[in-house]
Amino acid sequence: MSSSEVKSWRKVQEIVLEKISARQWMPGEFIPNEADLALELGCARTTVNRALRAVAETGLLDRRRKVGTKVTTNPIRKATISIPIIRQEIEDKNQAHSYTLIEKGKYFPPLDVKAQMGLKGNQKALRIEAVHYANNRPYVYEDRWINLSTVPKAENIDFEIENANEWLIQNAPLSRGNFSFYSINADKKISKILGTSEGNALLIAKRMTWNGFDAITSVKLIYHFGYEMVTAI
Amino acid sequence: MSSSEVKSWRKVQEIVLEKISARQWMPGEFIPNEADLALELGCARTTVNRALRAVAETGLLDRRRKVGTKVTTNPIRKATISIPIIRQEIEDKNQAHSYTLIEKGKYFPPLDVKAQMGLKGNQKALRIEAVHYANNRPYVYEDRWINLSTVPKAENIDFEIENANEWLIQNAPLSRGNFSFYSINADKKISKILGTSEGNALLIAKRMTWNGFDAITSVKLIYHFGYEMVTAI
DNA sequence: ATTTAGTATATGTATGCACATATTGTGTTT
DNA sequence: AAACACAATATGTGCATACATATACTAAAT
Repeated sequence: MSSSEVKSWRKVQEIVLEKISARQWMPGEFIPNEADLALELGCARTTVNRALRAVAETGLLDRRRKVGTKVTTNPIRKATISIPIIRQEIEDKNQAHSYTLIEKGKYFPPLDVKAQMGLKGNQKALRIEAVHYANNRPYVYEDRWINLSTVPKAENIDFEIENANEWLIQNAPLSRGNFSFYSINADKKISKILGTSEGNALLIAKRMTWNGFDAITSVKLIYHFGYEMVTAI
Repeated sequence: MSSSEVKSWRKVQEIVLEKISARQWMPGEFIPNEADLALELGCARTTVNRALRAVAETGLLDRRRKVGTKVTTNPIRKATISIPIIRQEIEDKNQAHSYTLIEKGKYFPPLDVKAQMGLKGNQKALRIEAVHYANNRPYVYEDRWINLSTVPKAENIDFEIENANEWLIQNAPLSRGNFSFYSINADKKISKILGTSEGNALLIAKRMTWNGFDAITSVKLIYHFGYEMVTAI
């Protein structure tokens, strides 16, 4: 069938996706092992391995040593959402980006931030509040806490000129993090900042990032009314 | 330096990440080519290739044939958000899942859904409205359109018993999709369904899935007030 | 019956080699 | 000067082979 002159791992991947999609390999079912597939498709096991690994990365296959490879039962598992630099996101929509710093100073962060950063009682953190605009209309409000014991340099940066979002990406080394989305009703302060009515439903993306075990920053991005965050599966 | 007895591509990856993180290789700068790196690290080029590919996949390196590999100037953070089956998500929190079908019938879908599904003027689609409960408290309202030309079987399924979310995952092959998040204020109908007050800010996850070029389903999940969707980067 | 040890097996990885492919740069022809 | 051909180069890929590693299964020891 599908064995006619295969060569690239992409072709193998295509065949595999096809078999899954056509339900020739049903969810939960084990697929043939690499060696057999290689034989059937007329290529090296390495090639099959490469293809299966790629498919597994998308979440459509589940692979375990000695056990085998099976089709994932609930396939729509992973959506990769990319978090661009805010300025870039705005410019990609062909809109002009501008930025205003509302507040920069050292304060005691709220308890949840403090706990996540592992700060002691007497330690302050750097608070940044800013707004990004697209074509001079409020786009997103940035409410950020920076851990000064991890990124001490941040204290002396002029965040009027350079926005914290980009500065951190450029200057704080890579990290792991977590991410969450939720929704709030605009209060008086936020509605004023974002130029919307009080009570309007706003999307929030909250992010916390670490470098190893060192917390770097915790940021809450509150988007303008009507904003939709789009991503592809 | 780092050349002491390297063997696995993971080790190479680690070294590479370290060099980027330590800004030994600056953003925008070309890094040594694979062959040189292999020599320096004492391993095969294949191994270096594997490592660099992996790093490039995270967005930290930019690779082009003949040109070379450079450190990305504006790394885009990628968050992988996993979309579990609703019942599973609830049960994972050790809560009891229950489910009520509100509506099932053939209707003309709204224009955006119609366009996305590529339906003609006289074609109806299957509308499913349902609510999922966690410990008998409303968890999420499911507002779904199913493309009957792609999944004709859906019409005869008893969605009182089997919930559409799971049935589709099990029975409709799919290949791609997109995803978006936004926020709305609860209207009269939704607030009643989700047992919350009118006007409250609710998180919506909207999803559209295709198999090849055939649209399968479009679904809007409106979560209960206070819901937070968590994911890891 | 329970623990332990051993073995078989499917995937994971490393390597050397060869060739493919994209892209830049160079040089030659018009 | 413009067009074209060609070589040089870095990454991309395929393959055969060998060994590593996780883990299910089985048999032996307690």
